[in-house]
Amino acid sequence: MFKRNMRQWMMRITTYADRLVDDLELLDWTDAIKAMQRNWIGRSNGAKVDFASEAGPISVFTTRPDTLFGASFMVLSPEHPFVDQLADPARTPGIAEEIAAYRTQAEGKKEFELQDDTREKTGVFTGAYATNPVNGEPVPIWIADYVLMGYGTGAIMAVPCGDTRDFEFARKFNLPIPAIQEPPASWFEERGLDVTLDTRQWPEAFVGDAPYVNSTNEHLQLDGLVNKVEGIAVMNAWLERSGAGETTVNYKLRDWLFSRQRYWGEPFPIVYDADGNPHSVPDSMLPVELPETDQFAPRTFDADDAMSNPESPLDRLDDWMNVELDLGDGLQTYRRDSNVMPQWAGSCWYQMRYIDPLNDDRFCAVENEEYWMGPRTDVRPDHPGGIDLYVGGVEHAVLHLLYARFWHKVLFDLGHVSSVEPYARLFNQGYIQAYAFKDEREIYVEAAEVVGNTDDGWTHNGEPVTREYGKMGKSLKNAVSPDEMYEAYGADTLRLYEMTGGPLDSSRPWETRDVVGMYRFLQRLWRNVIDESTGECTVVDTPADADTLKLLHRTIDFVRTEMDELHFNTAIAKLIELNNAVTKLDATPREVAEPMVAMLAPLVPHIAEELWSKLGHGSGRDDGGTITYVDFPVADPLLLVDDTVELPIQINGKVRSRVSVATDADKATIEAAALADPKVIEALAGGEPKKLIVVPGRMINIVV
RNA sequence: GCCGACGUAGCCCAAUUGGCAGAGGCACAGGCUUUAGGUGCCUGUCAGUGCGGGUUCGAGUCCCGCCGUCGGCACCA
Repeated sequence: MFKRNMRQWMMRITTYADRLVDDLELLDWTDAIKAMQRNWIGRSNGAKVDFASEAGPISVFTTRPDTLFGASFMVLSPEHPFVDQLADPARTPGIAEEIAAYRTQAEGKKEFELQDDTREKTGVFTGAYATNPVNGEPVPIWIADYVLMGYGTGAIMAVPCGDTRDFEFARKFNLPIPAIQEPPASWFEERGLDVTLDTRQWPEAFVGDAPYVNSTNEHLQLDGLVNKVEGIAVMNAWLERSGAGETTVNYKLRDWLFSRQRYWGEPFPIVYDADGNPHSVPDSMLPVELPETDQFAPRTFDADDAMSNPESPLDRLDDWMNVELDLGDGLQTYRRDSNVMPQWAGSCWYQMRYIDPLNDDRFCAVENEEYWMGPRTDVRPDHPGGIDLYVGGVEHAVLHLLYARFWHKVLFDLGHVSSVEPYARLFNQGYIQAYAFKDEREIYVEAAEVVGNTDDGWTHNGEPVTREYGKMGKSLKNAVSPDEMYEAYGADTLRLYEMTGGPLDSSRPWETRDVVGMYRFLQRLWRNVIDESTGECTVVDTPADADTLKLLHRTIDFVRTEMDELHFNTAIAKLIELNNAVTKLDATPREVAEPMVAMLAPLVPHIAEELWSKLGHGSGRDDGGTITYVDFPVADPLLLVDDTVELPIQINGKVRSRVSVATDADKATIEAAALADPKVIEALAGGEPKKLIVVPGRMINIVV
């Protein structure tokens, strides 16, 4: 395997970094996902500082310009473009070879090794020095793989007294560690030291706020300041004044590599002329479609042939690759771009195609986008627009969801959409997980074949196994096929089981034995409406009794609210409660059965549709009988209130008695009722309560 | 290391957002139905807010400190 530089398409998502961070405020997304996106974009405020060197000024990015006086060496990433110029073999014999060797071993490191921050620091001194702009001191320039070319400028000013990594590096290579802050006495105490500015005694770097020392020259003074906010402000002002640097914002987010060297994907609408200059193909030739082929594999090369050029599957299809066009300079032969776009190219905007799927001219008509996705300023003034609700897995937190937001903003800037964001509300459903089991060789065994329990342990074919927990899948051998559940219980039971186990956004273990509970519920529901032996509908047209009617309307009220909030688990629990109550009746009144079935329709559409039909509403679309378009029931507010309410009476915060009062009773009435309670009289023993708290409709608390 | 979520009964989970700890399901026990079986029906039991402080008349809920689990990022200057 070898690395190779390639010419590829990039999307300049970094120019949208600020808007992608700031507009998160407009979104009805969870804080967790917003935090992940902020973290991924990684905006940090700091300063760019130039250190003069023989290869030219070396720019560094730092969030702590206030520590510039402590910058006693510099570290460049091994791939930094200045390295070869700085490493002068005339000054340091053999340096070029040493650096080449270091680069090779750094490149060879696996990614997980590079990310392991406990790994011992390594590096090479280039032999060159730069100048610290704040004090004119020469500082040695090193290269080390703990500085990443992909972040900031690929070079850092090392402040070993105040940065853990720089401290470790200085210790390893015996570099001086000048102190520029005096840590508080407590810092030394915790480390069993006397207060000292002799950093040779420090066990680690001091990171934080402390009074500055050795941080003054004729132009600026940090000594005397005690916090970094002030220190940074003073230093930044000097950097701008002196021209040695400037304040800047840095991002972790990189530009988006948009080319793939494979067959499947949208081809780029780009052709190259004989001189290799790119041209976009004329609109009349859009869209550029993939050519037919039966050769999808990339070309393979001799493993040692480091000079070979990669070839994408499209490259060799010359009939397609070469195209005769008149782009204004007469008919000429052009060669197509042989890259294709990544899968995100489609997932960034597929949702807009749904709102105008037959449109041949545009991805969707302007008015369709405005109707379905335009900003809902009636909901809130800063509503960004976008689709109302997007349900998906949290695994898309930073790639799909960030790319789609970027893409949408580009379309907005180009005037193609009226919404600034694609997904106004995002909901991440949890995963159904399952236990997985490993044998003594640490190999996963089929979870379905494991027997045992938590107390006695678990075995597989008689061998002891250990239990883990994770996403269902082939690798953990713990998947439960939905087909089996469907075969055994039907789709409605499976749906209900998945929705009722807990909140939609929480992950939880699959428990096959629990599924039967929902199956029983649906059977009870069926029997409440249908005679099992005859198949006839058994509901009666006599009115429901008062209690049942109240329960029905409370259920309607509750389920409506909970469905809106996507709290399917609690909605289902309430519907089971209602059904259980109906089961106890001699016959099911139609005025209860119909709204109950209507409420269940979104949750268990198949059995609900069947019951609706059996209730006499025709048999489906043709005679208008489908339940799909039946309005969700609405609760009668008059049936939601009771005449009387039983309130708990607490004495010193513990429930000691109860009292029934009229629902609309005022405080004084409730107070009088509570004080007349025998238990209260006994507790007061003739005295006055120290305090009496009455919360109408809730409770009474008496402090004695 | 940083960021985020979470911790309630044997298990999965509720709790009107500071107000009676228990809605629902599973499991368990007893009974019923059935030729039989349970993927049928009825009745019922037990016990719990991770730990330590604080605020409050009142804390599962708010605050502080620990412990633990899960997820994301990570030598990010």
